[in-house]
Amino acid sequence: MNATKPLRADAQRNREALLATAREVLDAGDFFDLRFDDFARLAGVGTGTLYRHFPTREALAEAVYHEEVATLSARAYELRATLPAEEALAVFLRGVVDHMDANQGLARTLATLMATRSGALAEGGRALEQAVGDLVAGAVRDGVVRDDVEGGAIMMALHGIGAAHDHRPGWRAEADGVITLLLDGLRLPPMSGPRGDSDNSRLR
Amino acid sequence: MNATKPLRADAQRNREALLATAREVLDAGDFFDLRFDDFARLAGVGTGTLYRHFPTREALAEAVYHEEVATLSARAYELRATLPAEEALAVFLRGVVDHMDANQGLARTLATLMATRSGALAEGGRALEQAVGDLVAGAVRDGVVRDDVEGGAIMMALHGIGAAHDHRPGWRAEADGVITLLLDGLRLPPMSGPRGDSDNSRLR
DNA sequence: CTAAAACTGGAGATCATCTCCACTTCAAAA
DNA sequence: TTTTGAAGTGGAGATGATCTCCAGTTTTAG
Repeated sequence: MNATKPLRADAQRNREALLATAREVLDAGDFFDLRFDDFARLAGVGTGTLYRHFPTREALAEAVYHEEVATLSARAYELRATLPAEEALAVFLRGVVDHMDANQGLARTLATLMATRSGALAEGGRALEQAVGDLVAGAVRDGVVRDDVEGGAIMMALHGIGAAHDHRPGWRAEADGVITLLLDGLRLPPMSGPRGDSDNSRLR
Repeated sequence: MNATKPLRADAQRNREALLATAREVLDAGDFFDLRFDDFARLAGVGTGTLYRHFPTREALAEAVYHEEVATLSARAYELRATLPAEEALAVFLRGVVDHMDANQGLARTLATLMATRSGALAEGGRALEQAVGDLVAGAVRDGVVRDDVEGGAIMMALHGIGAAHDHRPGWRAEADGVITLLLDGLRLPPMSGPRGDSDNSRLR
């Protein structure tokens, strides 16, 4: 997958140290308050090394986030194989919320990556989005879910949930509420007729 | 409402100039790339003045955002008085998306304020949330909308939409998708039985 | 008109970010 | 094992943005 670089032994060791420290600091919630240079010292490497491995703070966050996302994506495919499509989607989404709740880092990282104007979350985000997309596609194929929404819509909502994480007292309940709305909105009741979309003419 | 300060004549004038410039730069999309000091010069005031009025970049963004939000909230109450509750909510939410689409500034500001760890969006955010809450409450009272979701859930989703604004090519379609899911998820079909909530036991 | 209070503005202190390069370590070839 | 050069290291210091401080100016009350 990342056979792009052989990477020397000491380099690998340093990279690992950096990642380990990053994860630690991220979970402690100090990630965005810590000077980037001090961060290098904390991991026991020089600033130059830090910057070579991770050019920006966001790159570092993304690297950690990548692992999280891999775990999450793996779970998605596992669920997809085990449960009926609609239930798999439901369990997965609620699982993401659980994960954010248990592990502050992920939520906060998601939020920051989202707010960053560079497309920093490219790789990791792509993977998660693909997992969600596949789950939705499966449910659509089973005919239990509408086919006129994009997986991206769900991603947006997830990002919103992550971004709100440490700003709202009732976060958990509200997050669950969003998921409930999404799932119920997604469910396809056997009603036909016009979808009532794109009638914004009245506005503006 | 803000009778907290009489505020001297020249101070008022400077504050206004700052706000006007901020709005301009914000709409141009350069807000977060511009040096804060240069920003003061651009508005024709000294840095000291800038910092006295708005201690941080976020405070300035929040002040502008405040006006936006006031407009939006006003529309909410107008709709509330004109249309049946459920339709008012629908039109309002789609209107917010329209507004974000037309006016880049709002979306980006929302995103950043959200990511900021200080509760910077306190005032403005509160107002918007209240407007949404009232619309939902009205619809619930009319019996056309479920009563087990908090308005906060919708706020979270809106923030997600705003945060994603200039990162996604298909933003508009996806944003509309989120709104559609929310509205359909909100609609109360006359079905009873267990709500199927909080069965996360299978996870972890 | 006078004086106290409120406000201004920009020079410069402060501090995080990031570059640069002389030195060290690694691992492949002999 | 020794040699060799490619890969990697680390930290001193340049850079540049942020924010403070206060002497001077403007406003308003008396």
